Amino acid sequence: MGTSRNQTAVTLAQVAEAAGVGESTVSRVLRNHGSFSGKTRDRVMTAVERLGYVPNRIAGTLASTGSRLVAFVIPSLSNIVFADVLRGAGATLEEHQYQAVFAVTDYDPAREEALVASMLAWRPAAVMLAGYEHTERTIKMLRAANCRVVEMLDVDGTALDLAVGFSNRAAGRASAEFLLKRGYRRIGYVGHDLDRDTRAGKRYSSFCETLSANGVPLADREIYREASSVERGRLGLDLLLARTPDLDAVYFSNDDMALGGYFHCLALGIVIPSQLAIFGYNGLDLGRVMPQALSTIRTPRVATGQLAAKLIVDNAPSQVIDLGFELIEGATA
Amino acid sequence: MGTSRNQTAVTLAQVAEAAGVGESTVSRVLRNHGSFSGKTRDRVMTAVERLGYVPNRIAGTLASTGSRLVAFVIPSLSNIVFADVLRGAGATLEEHQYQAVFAVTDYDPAREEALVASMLAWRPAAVMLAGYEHTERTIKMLRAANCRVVEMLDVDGTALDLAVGFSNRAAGRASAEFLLKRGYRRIGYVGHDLDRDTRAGKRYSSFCETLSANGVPLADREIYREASSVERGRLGLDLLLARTPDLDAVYFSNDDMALGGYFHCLALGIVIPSQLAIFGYNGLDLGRVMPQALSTIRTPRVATGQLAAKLIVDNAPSQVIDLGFELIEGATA
DNA sequence: AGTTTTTTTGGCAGCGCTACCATTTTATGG
DNA sequence: CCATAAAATGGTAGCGCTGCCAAAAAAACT
Repeated sequence: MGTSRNQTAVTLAQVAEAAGVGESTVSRVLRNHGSFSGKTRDRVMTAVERLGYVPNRIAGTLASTGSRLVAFVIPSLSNIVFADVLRGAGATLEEHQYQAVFAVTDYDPAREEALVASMLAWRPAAVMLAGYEHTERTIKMLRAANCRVVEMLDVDGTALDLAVGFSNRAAGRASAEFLLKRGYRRIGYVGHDLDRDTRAGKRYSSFCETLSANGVPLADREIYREASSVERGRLGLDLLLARTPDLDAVYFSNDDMALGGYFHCLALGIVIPSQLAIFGYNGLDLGRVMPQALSTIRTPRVATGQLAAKLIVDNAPSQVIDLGFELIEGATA
Repeated sequence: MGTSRNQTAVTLAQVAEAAGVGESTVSRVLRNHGSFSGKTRDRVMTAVERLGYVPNRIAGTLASTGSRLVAFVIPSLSNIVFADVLRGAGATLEEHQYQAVFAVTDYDPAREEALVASMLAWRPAAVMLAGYEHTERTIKMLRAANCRVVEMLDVDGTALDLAVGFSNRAAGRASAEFLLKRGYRRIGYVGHDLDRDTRAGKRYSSFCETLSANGVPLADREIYREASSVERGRLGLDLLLARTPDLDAVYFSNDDMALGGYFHCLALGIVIPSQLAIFGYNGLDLGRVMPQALSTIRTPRVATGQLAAKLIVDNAPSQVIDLGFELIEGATA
């Protein structure tokens, strides 16, 4: 048991007692809110220091109106996308004394529902979600809750309140148009669970539609019902090429998958891009330092987090903000 | 403003009123604690459903003794290591109705200090940190706080309370011994900020000591004072080889850096491992699907998170648990 | 010195819940 | 049928703060 647990913590009342002032005075000094004299502040701070007082935010939040908690309910932590969003939001929130709380859904809408319910019990100032696809009950709860909602990383749909992101449909289309422009005609797709990662699903369907509209339907595809990974990308490309060897380009559901595909080509001596072109999504930093820069779409993930946080601390009115994306031509397609 | 904010939320008292029972009865039913009849439960649940009641955990936590918050104060979210740890801990904590809260230090001890202080204000059941290196005041606060402390990902030092991880010194030594055993004699190092990432620092110094003890001192090194990244790994190797072209092996501070080095070799046609061997640290999944499997050390990151969480929910006595690591021979060294 | 204004301060009622205790109701047993 | 145990229920005092209001002290004017 090592440390001294079970002792009751120092309270504001004890600090007030020790400093010889009233409780509300201590509260005012600590929050630097309202007025108090310099010597009072010194006496309070001395007592705080001496007793090692740490304010209890649970009590503080209960007593005051609105909390300063922001609840993130995200699909995954392994996916760098969400880590980037959190990182972007972190700084702004911290600056404004907000506290981030999070839970991971594993791309499961039912889990999202349960986690949102659980999060709302903390009476957060805002709930930050990925995308627009939620269960009916999730939407109902969020509407009923007295808090802001930010749907991040997508703008193709109807927002509950605030939304910050970019168009996955447009990204899918841009990817297809790029490959067509470059002259590829036998195009395949390697992806991960589209039912769950609905943003990847939107890119995929938009990609296919664009190809079809240009008279070049998708030649073949290999889709795993699992989370994306470098490993799945490599395996996927292997299976795809075994079935359809004459492909001249492959669109991957994201850069991780594409990296797997790239490794596969290296291992088998498939020359990129002359023999096979590779295109990803996300624009991870590592794409830039690959022997051949990865052709992909860079998404403003950190900026999404930053802006989402900013909208919350500024209590901005409901709106949808499209941050766009950037197509990186690279050397693999 | 879109949604219906500013309405006051339904309270337990209102549910009690609506169900025609006492407040404590509602509380008991909702927490499934204490005794109540079946028909009372039904009436309560009906009222809860009808009013859309969501319990207020802020109030609940304040009223009850210990909280069910677990505070993670981690160096980075971009580094997959910490995402893995969080993922491991997440499931267990959720199962036991604990809520994870987190903050990111950017490997800065001063920021860690500030964030720990801020976290303690939430009166968490436990604070989860990376490693043993903390400021004096951080340690003092944690000792004074009435909560458990878990130091993760390291076991080389003295634990405050609980510790779960593996020995970075042993990992550094094992890496050096492996390279020596394979016959490499001109060994270099490419790393990132060792002052801040003290675990990487421990691996490095232990690596060097082992080399020296075997009469093969480190030939050269290239250290960035920044966070690790694939990009830095590639640049680092470039600089290192420009200065010391006759190296036969390079030890990287982690797999991301090593991947950068690998890319560099591919780009320049440096044959691995005959011309240059590469060794990493972490054992990321992608290392397995590289054209040549990366030689590295696999660390039990998810397991660390799982066990850390389990110790907390079980209220285990103070102890240090070494989960060990696994050296993966791979094909790059 | 007496007013008026401004600044500083303390008291205390909640915030919404849980924990404890007292009370009522129901079941058990001789 | 009454005594006794067990189960179910309600009342209420806090948990540690904040926010409001009134009171006291200090400053600024006549």
